[in-house]
Amino acid sequence: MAGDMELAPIFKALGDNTRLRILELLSCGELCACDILESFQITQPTLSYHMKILTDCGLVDSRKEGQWIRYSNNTEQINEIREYWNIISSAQDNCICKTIKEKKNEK
Amino acid sequence: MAGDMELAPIFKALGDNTRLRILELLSCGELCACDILESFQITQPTLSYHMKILTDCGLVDSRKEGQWIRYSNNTEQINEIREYWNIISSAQDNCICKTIKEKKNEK
DNA sequence: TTAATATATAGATAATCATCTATATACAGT
DNA sequence: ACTGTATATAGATGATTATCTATATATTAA
Repeated sequence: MAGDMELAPIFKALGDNTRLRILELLSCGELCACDILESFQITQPTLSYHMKILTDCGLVDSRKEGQWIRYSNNTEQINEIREYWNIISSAQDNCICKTIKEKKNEK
Repeated sequence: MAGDMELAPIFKALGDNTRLRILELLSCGELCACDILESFQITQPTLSYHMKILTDCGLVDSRKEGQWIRYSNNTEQINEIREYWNIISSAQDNCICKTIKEKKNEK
């Protein structure tokens, strides 16, 4: 279910050009950190820092294979964001803001 | 055209829970700042700061009407993001990472 | 077991961020 | 012209961020 997904940390992770480009690179498929690093002018620890942010928020998966870490986009998470964005861009009777207004009245 | 849209600042703007909730509130339609303010526990200047971030990146439009500023979501911008996300979540032959790789080869 | 490679962690730092209080500006009604 | 309401701006501040260098850990190959 998408309901318990924390969206702000996900968007925050994408609010940086380097990380946004990493997401784009990974949209073609799995890559190891060393491959990703080649696309940027940053040091290896800086990339490691960015990868941690991307994996911590659930956007990117990682698996260890020998000495490499293979990174890939978490398609399930990405699809949930797509659904969220569909809702935001077509708000009608089921408008997301109604949930918020109800929450407010509960107080 | 969507090509010249700066995505990172947009996602950065949404990487904050307050601003994300403002986007959701506005997905139902236009609101003035004073209405939005009621939904939060922040001061008026803080809301003004957040609204500036949302309008500066193009996500939210504003228009003055008397003493009020009416805010609304920029549906064009939001649709462009939705299209971007559709590309990210269904990367195939037209994978966005190929553009990046071509750019890299140009250097 | 030593060397090379891939990645992570620690610690430092300058820049940016989210928030506040105080004040300014703009408009509306009396 | 004065008062109240809506919003913005200025300045301060503690927290967070993106980056670096130096170092540690893990794996592979010789």
